[in-house]
Amino acid sequence: MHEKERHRVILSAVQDRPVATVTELCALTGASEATIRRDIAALHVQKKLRRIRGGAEALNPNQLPGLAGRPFSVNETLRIAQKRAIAGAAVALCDEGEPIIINGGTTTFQMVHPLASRRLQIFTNSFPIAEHLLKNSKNTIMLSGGTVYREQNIVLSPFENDVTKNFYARRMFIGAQGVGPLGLMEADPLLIQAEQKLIGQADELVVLVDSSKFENRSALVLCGLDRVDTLITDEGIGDRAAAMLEAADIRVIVTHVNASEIEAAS
Amino acid sequence: MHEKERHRVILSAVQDRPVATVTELCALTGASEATIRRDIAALHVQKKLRRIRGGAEALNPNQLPGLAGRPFSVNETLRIAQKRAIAGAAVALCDEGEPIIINGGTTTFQMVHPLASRRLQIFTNSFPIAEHLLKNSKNTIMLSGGTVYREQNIVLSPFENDVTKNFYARRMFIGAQGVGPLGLMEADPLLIQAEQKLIGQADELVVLVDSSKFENRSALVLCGLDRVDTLITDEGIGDRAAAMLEAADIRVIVTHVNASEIEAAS
DNA sequence: GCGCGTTTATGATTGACATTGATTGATTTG
DNA sequence: CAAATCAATCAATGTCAATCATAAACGCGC
Repeated sequence: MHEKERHRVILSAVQDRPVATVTELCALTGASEATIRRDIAALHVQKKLRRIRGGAEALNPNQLPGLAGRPFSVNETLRIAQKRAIAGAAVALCDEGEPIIINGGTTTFQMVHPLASRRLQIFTNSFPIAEHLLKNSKNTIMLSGGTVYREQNIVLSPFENDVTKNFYARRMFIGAQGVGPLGLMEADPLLIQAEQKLIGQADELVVLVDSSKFENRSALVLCGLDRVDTLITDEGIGDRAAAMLEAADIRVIVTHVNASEIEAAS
Repeated sequence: MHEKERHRVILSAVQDRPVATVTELCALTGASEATIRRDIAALHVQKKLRRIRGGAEALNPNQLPGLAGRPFSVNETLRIAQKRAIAGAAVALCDEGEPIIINGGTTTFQMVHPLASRRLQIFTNSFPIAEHLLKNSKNTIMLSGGTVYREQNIVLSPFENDVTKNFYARRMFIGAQGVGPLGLMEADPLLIQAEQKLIGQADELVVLVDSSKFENRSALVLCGLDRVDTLITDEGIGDRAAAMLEAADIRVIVTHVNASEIEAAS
């Protein structure tokens, strides 16, 4: 077996298991311990894996405290105050007992706090949202079925026939990576897939985006602005963006954050 | 078992119940007390858990009562040692990478600890099992969709067409309230409904019951003994029960628990 | 293509070092 | 006080890095 091939095998083994021991890799590749160690050392400097005593472990951010403790990987602490205000306004739209859909995302996750004191019927595809609401509220929780994707923190089924199609709600709440004339945009194809499953299952589509999202552009368009009924954002929204939304006949709710709240969030 | 692997299992056990004793962790990892103490000390300085006399406890001031802190309402501390041994034997049946189904329940929940160092494809209808494995393992997790029932801790859809029907596994693991000549019995109609959805989605049906369950009778029969392929129980099983199982041509696995482990679990 | 020296990859060996498990005695708990 | 738990120690084992020997791959002139 050649070097490249061993490296491939080693990386694959490390991706699979949490840890791969030297002996284990010897058996897998047929090579000697010395060779495996050299390979691990090489892959370590290439930053393809982490070298540990006894073997190697995966380097990827897929590590243990990946879920729930800090529900989403990046950009979680960014613009928390805005997101919180926006999420609060979103929850304020809902009446008690109403069925709603919440799509996964960092902005929509903020809805869990104002939702803690409510009693709604909530359908979501976000594992952290479901988890938090189950523990901290008395809302009725419904979850979509399928594989739990750790990175995106959503539950998604590759099949057409899932519970999603059996739930219909008054409102659906959704975040977005960017908002432009073409509509709502996302970066991750998996998120697009999850969102498209849910869209159309509610009377009213409510979009939650902080004002920075009007500058963002992403590769994938989720849906046009004509599908959006209501958009909640913060006061940083520019005139051009406001005009664009007005032209699309979207109800815009602008929230206000005062300095102390920004302080509190950081 | 290697250091990282032990750490994973230890963290998993600590998450489960707020406190895990040294002896308990020894049984779980197969390592000596000295090693476990060293591990706990290491994880303590890493701030992954808090070291306390007799063992370790979870770092986060844990949760509301109701979910996750103490995943199931009653009878959780009862016969823990037996359940743990039974669950360990169940996991030992599985090969790496294999698809399996785990039905919710207190006995099957114990499988999460030995599963912490494995990498399988796991389909479950139990929210706590999914949650725990997501946080403490690298297994692929698939969850059934539907309403999350807090009391039973399961996710159940009232509809026929859900992801459940798209998952097929080598083995399905299931607990039961009682086992008698009529078959497996449960007390809760909701659990029956959930289990019947899953049954038939696997080649081999493996039943996990501690020996006290042979005395129990419940109102609802889930399925006959002829559907059961394998049954794992503890050494308390009586002759009559053993004969009954043999007559039904069921492979019986009997686990053994020593005194110290019972001590540790209580 | 062939011969020949060089480079490179590999496997084995060795001594240094780290981890582990058992033992012992000290400390804490009830 | 008795039992449990802990810390310290040491021997055994496992793991590592360095070294050297072997063998395949390569380059190059002929």
